Amino acid sequence: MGLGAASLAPAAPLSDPAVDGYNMRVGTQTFSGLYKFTTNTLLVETAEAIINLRPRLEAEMRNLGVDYLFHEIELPLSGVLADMESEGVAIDVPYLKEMQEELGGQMAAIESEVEQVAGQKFNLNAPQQLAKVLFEDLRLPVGRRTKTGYSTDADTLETLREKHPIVGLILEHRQLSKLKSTYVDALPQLVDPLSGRVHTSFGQASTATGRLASSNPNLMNIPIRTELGQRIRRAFRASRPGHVMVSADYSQIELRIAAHLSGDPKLLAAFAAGQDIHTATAAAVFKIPIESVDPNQRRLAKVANFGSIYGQGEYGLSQQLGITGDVAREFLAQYWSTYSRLKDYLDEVKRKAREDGFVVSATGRRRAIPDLRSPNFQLRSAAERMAINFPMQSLAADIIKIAMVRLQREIEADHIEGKMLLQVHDELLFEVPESELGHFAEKVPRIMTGAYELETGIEVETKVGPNWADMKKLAVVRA
DNA sequence: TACTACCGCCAC
DNA sequence: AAACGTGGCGGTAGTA
Repeated sequence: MGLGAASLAPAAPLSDPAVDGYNMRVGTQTFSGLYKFTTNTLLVETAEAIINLRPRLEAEMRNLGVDYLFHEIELPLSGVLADMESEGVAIDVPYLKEMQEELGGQMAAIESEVEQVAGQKFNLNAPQQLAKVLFEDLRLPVGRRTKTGYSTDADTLETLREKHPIVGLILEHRQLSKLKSTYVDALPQLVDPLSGRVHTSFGQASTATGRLASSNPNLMNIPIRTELGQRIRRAFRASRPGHVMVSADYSQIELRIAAHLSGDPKLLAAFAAGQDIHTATAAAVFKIPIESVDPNQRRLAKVANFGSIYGQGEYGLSQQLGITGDVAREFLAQYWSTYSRLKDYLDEVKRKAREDGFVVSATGRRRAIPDLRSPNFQLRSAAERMAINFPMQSLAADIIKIAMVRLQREIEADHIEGKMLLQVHDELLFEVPESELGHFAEKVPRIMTGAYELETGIEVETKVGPNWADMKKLAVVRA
């Protein structure tokens, strides 16, 4: 378990602010020292060095326009993260141990079945060995290739499912192997013997967008999608007597930000109507009434909505939806003619970024993106997608950071016992005494929705339950 | 034993 | 020719 100081990587040179890639790293390594100084009183030597440099750092921050970010968001957040790290979260170790046995047995059974079907023994976890069996010995049709050989990723295997019984077994084994090794086996080993809980480390300045990162263990990628995934998530529980888990998440925060920043009238209208945004998008794109939107049309619209935030193109859309390039092109043409202001906005972000060599968010957070002028198409395209995504992802990151700081202040001021445990990009997780449920049900959505003013409004959904998997809806609050 | 590259995949 | 943004991590394979 860390001492609570958010981890910080080496910083860019002070004299070179234009290529400062990590927004809070406007200074040299002393800047990260300044950071640590605020959360960890043990770093006395560093602190003395920092105090001397502080005036220069402050001036530099004002020049870059990151002083608000630093003083009002990151600095106070640092303490919040320290509290969350030291609080930790309880996991049900006996429950996971039982799963370990069960999954181990299932994997062994699949392994012997595969040996039968393949007529040989090999390591299922080795893509290289698997590729040899599938594409050389069994002569299955080769799909995508990787840098070093044949691809055996899930998408590729999915196309081969009907071709040979081994494929389904491999996919099943993959899922078991991934979840067992990464979570079921690993998490119990990371329980702190003193607290009986797992204590993640939050990286406060380790992402390019201002999002947090989580490591040792990463508690931001706990499974949720599949049945088995939910069983793993169920191990995260409210352990203290009379306590429950409360979660609160922003709905569609990045898409709301896209509407807000672009001012796109159709996207704003869809949010204003309070409709399901993907259904509303489908209705607008297909030019049909809301009531006529079928599930497949909604699915297309949903993928396109997410894709627009990432700069996804025709090819990506066609791959993800399993449609032809022509259909994808036609659909995207309709999509962008529907949300033409969003299109204009994203183009303008790209143009400005190319001109400046960096992007700046609404809170003043900056990201250097040097490859926007690269003659290499691949590098340049990737850089453009970073530029497009940055304003939305980073503002979302700051909105929840602001909420966390304000929440923690109010929780302290009111002498409330409940604790903030985790942040997962658009979600906060708390462990609270049942007696305080009312407090949290009121406070959390009020502060989260009030953290920033968006033209779309902000919506927060709260849930409560005995663990992180079995939660029932408390409320949906819009403001 | 420790490090790196690579593949693959979990989350938002 | 490549094609969807931000992360962390487990496993294999090669190497130091």
